[in-house]
Amino acid sequence: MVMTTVKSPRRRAKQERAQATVSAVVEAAARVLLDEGYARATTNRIADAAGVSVGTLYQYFSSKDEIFDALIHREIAALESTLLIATPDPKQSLAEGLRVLLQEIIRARPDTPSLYRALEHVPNALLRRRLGQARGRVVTFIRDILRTRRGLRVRDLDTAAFLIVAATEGVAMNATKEFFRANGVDELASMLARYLER
Amino acid sequence: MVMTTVKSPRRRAKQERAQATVSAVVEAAARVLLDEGYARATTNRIADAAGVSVGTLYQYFSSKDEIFDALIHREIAALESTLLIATPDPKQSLAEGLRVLLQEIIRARPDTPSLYRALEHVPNALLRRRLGQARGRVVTFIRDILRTRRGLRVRDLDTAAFLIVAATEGVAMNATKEFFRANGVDELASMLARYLER
DNA sequence: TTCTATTCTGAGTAATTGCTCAGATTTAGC
DNA sequence: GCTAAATCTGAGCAATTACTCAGAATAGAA
Repeated sequence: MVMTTVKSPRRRAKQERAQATVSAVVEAAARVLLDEGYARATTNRIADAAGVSVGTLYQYFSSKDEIFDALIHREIAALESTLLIATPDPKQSLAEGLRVLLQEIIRARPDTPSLYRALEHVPNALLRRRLGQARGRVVTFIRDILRTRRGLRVRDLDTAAFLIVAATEGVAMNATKEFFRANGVDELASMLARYLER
Repeated sequence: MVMTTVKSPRRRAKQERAQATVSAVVEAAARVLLDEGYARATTNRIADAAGVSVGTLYQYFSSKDEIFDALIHREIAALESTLLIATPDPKQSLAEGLRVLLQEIIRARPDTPSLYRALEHVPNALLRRRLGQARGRVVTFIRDILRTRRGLRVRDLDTAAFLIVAATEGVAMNATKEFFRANGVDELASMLARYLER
C-alpha cells in the first residue's frame, strides 16, 4: 500500500495510439478524482473512464500511484508555466500584479483549486511531498518577485512569501466558484498587497 | 465503503471501564492518524494502539467511519471552546485580539493544525463536510466579532471573515512547528489586521 | 460464593481492489 | 496478402481490511 519508490519499468508509448492512451488515462484519473473522489478512483474505474481495459493501463503505469504521480506532475507543470507567463511586471503595482496573476491561474485552468484539493487526498505520502516541494518552489518564485520591489513594508521576504502563498492556498481551496466569479480574487490580492506594501 | 448515514446501534458504555475504552479508542485514532497517516489507520491498528481488541472497538463504534466521526467531533468541540474562551476584548486592538486568539489555539492544543490537516484525508465525504460546517461556524463567529468593531476598512464582513479564516487555515496547515515558535503567528495576525483596519 | 449483566477477546469471513497474464486485435512495413 | 511488433483485452488471483460471533473474563448484587 505504501511504496518507497515510484519505478517505471513499463512499455514506452511509441505510436500515436499509445500516446493517446496514456493521456486518456491521466485525464480520466483527474475526472474521476474530481467527480467521485479518491475513494471511488480505483484502477478499474479509471481504466473504464479512459475507455481502455485495466491491462492496457498497466502497460504504461506500473502502479496506481504512478498514475497519480503523472497527474500531479501535469498539474504542477501547468501551474508553474502559468506563473512564468503571468509574472508581474515591475512597472505595475503589486496589488495589480498579484490580481492578474491569480486571475490568470483560474482563467487558464478553472479546476486548479479543486484538483489540488483533491490531490491532497492521495494517500501516498511521497506523492503528497511532491505537492509540498512544488509549494516550496512557488514560495521561492514569489520571494524573488518581492526582491525586485523597492520600499516594501515587510523585511523578512521568505516569511512574507510563505505567508501569502499559504494564505492564498487556503482561500483557493475553500472558496466556491461563486467567490471567484465575484470579486473574491480582487479582495484577496488587496489583502496581500496591503500586507506587503507601504 | 462510502456510507450515507452514520448510525449508532451500539452498546452504550455504562461502567467507567467502558468509558475509558471509548476515550482510548478515539485517542488512539488521533495518535495513529498523526504518526502514521490515514492509510495505516486500520481498525485493527487503532484497536491495537488503544490496547483493546477489535471486537471491543466494534462494541462502541458501529463502523470505522464512526470512530473518525467521534474524533472530528472532539476536535471541533475543543476548537470552538477555545474560541469562546479567548474571544477578543473589544477594548484591545484587533491585531492584538487576533494574535492572542491564534496563540491560544496553538497553546491549548499544539496538534490542532496537524490534526485538522490529517482529518482532511478521511475519505468519507460526509465526515469531511462536518469540517466544512465547522469552518462555516467559525466564519460566522469571526464576522460577529467584526460587527462589534467601529471604523473597519472592509465593508463586506461576510467576505472579510471568510477570507481571514481561510487564509489562517492555509497558513496553519502548511506552517512548521518552527514557524509557530518564531513570530509567525504575530506576522499572520498583523497581516489580517492590516487588511481589516484603517 | 453464586448468579447475572457487562465488557472484552481474536481467529475467521466476506468483500474490495491492485495487479497479472495468456491470448486477441491492430498497425507498420514489405 | 503476410509477418512481426505493438497494443489491447478482461477474467481471475493474491493481498488487504472492515467487521462478526461464539465464548472467555470481569464487575456488581445477593
